[in-house]
Amino acid sequence: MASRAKATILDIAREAGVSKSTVSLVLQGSGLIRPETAVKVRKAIEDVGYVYNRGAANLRKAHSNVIGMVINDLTNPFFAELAVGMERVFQAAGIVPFIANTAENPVRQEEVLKSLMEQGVAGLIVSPARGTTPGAFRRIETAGVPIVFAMRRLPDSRIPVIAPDNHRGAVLATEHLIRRGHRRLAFFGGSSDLVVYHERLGGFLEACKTLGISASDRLIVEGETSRKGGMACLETALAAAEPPTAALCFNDAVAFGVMLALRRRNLEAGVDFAVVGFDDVTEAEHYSPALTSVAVDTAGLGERAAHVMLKMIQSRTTRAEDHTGAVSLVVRESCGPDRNSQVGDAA
Amino acid sequence: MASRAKATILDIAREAGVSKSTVSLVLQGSGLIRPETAVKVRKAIEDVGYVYNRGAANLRKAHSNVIGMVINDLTNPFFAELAVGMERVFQAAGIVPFIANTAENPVRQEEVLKSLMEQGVAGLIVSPARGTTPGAFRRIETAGVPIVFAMRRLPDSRIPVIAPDNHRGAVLATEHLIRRGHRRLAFFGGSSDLVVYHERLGGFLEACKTLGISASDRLIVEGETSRKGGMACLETALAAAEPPTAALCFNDAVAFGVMLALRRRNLEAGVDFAVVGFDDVTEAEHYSPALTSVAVDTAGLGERAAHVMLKMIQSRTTRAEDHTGAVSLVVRESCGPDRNSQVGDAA
DNA sequence: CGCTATAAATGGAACGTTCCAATAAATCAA
DNA sequence: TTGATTTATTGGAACGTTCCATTTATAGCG
Repeated sequence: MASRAKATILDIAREAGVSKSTVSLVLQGSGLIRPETAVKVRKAIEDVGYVYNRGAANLRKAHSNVIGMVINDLTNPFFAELAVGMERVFQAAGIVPFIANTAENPVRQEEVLKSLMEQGVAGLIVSPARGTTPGAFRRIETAGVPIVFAMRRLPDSRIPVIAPDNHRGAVLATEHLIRRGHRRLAFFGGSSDLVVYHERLGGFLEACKTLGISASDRLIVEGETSRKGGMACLETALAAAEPPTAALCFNDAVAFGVMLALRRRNLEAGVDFAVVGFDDVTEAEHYSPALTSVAVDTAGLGERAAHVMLKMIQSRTTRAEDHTGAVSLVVRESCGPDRNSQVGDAA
Repeated sequence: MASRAKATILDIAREAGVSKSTVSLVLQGSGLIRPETAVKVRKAIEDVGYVYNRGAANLRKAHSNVIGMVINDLTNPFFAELAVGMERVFQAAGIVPFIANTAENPVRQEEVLKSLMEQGVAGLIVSPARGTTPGAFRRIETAGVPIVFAMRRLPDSRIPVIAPDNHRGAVLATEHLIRRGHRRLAFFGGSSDLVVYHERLGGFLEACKTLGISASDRLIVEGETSRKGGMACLETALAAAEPPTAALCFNDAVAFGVMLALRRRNLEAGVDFAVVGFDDVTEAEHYSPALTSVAVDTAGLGERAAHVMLKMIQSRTTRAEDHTGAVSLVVRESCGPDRNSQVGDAA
């Protein structure tokens, strides 16, 4: 149907008997064109199977409409939800974001960012990979392309961050465990090369201090932020001289791992050991036992990040305010009933 | 540091005291350039903070190196795994694929495809949204851009498909249930607007027929392919006059929903009701009880799809052979022990 | 030396758009 | 009618790259 060489606006112009400028105007929906002419042109466009060449257009316009989303781990449903939240906003604005995965690999991230920049993105929303070097975004900053960090931040950067209130979430969760009567607590998973880790751990420590849990009664086990990592954490903890009876996990994936390891030892989460997760992914509710977790409104943060980005592009600035999202503790089954009252109930 | 207007190849040429052509050659790693000259140019590139303009280049080259991956549901870990498999291959080939999500919405899919085409993609790997109209890809086909379908196919298209052997997987799973002693079987979830549905249901029906399960002993409940859909399916089934004792689910998400609904009724999967899933996502293994499921090697199919795409681009063809991936049944806990022998064991 | 062969570097046209300035056509005022 | 105003349309230059055809420099050979 269509000829081998791809059609351009010149072909359309010839077909419709107008000039290329007219075609261009029609393409942009300009009101300067007489309606009948526009119809004629649109018909020609249809006939020749024309596809718009955005690359050529950007050469002149200097302002593209593509936005890149750089995600550190697409297989983690948490980040997938984040991406979906952003997409909702961008869709409404009529722009299609391109998602790229870095698989938590800084080198891959570098490639991905380079490629996106070469493609001429108007802005970048990034959840940086673990181990990202401080200067990784300098090039992009000096190029004047707006960036927003989502969920994660870099040690000392000026790039705006949209993230949940990790500190407060950890405080909430830890207080809950202590009120349930636990006196020997652990913090499982994560590693100190992540700023988020310090925020969450900081909340844990603060709550411990406030509610009188001594340093000797706290156990901190670093580990991979995955199910596997969670399993390892539990093993380490149970091998301790005086093992903890409850743990706040760095995220839900770690918590799921902990619960799995408990089951393998014929222990039950919520009965023999209390576990609280972080992020409240959709699975948390559907797990058995259902996981108590800190809800961070992932999709909402994604939407917020997208809005901030849109505003930055519109106002041609590279600066914006940080946004800290509210968190809440969703209590389910995985930390069991109140231990204080349970003492009397026990056989 | 960098000037406001973005640097071009001409700026570099001036900076390095060579011609733009030389810079272009260096950028492409041509061996025609004297090493010292190349070094000089590369330094200039670094100094001015140059970013390559791929759009301008494609204007001449007519062959871009971007590949689009269009995924119907990113929040389903199954598709995320697929995407990751593809990425592995593309990364090795030094190209960055852009992922776009259609959220199972044909209209959105249309937008996404249009945008990708305008961006000048070299090829498209698509897992089409449910309800995609037959002609949705005609434009792209006539434009000569290679397409590969992954996991899903369209009713009567000539586009190559990389998908698991759905029919065989369903046969395997159904036979397993029947051999365990189940005589009243159900097929849960999915809907007939999906070709995959017919393939899987077809395998189920064939195994039933072969092993002597009469039509009156089979129950087919269509439903959303999600946890929620699975829950609804179970409720419908248990309300029947003679409810089934086992179900093959359209996919793992449905199976998880069924297990959740069982738990809410204080029934236990594998004891009171047998459930088998499809896809074998990573969670299947970690569920409680662990889910028996048909493994389809998701990431492997992703890699295969990527390879096929690479070959199509390289050989400038728009045709390729279909590929049907091997499947296997992974038996875990969710369909319980053998019912035939269990009869004697029962209290 | 001159001549050819090879290596290295270069100028210019082309790619498909946008947008400004200019033109052409239609309408209006007097 | 004429000139001014508005409405539609158009040609041409520019965007940043590639690549062909040339030019210039370097070396090889008798």
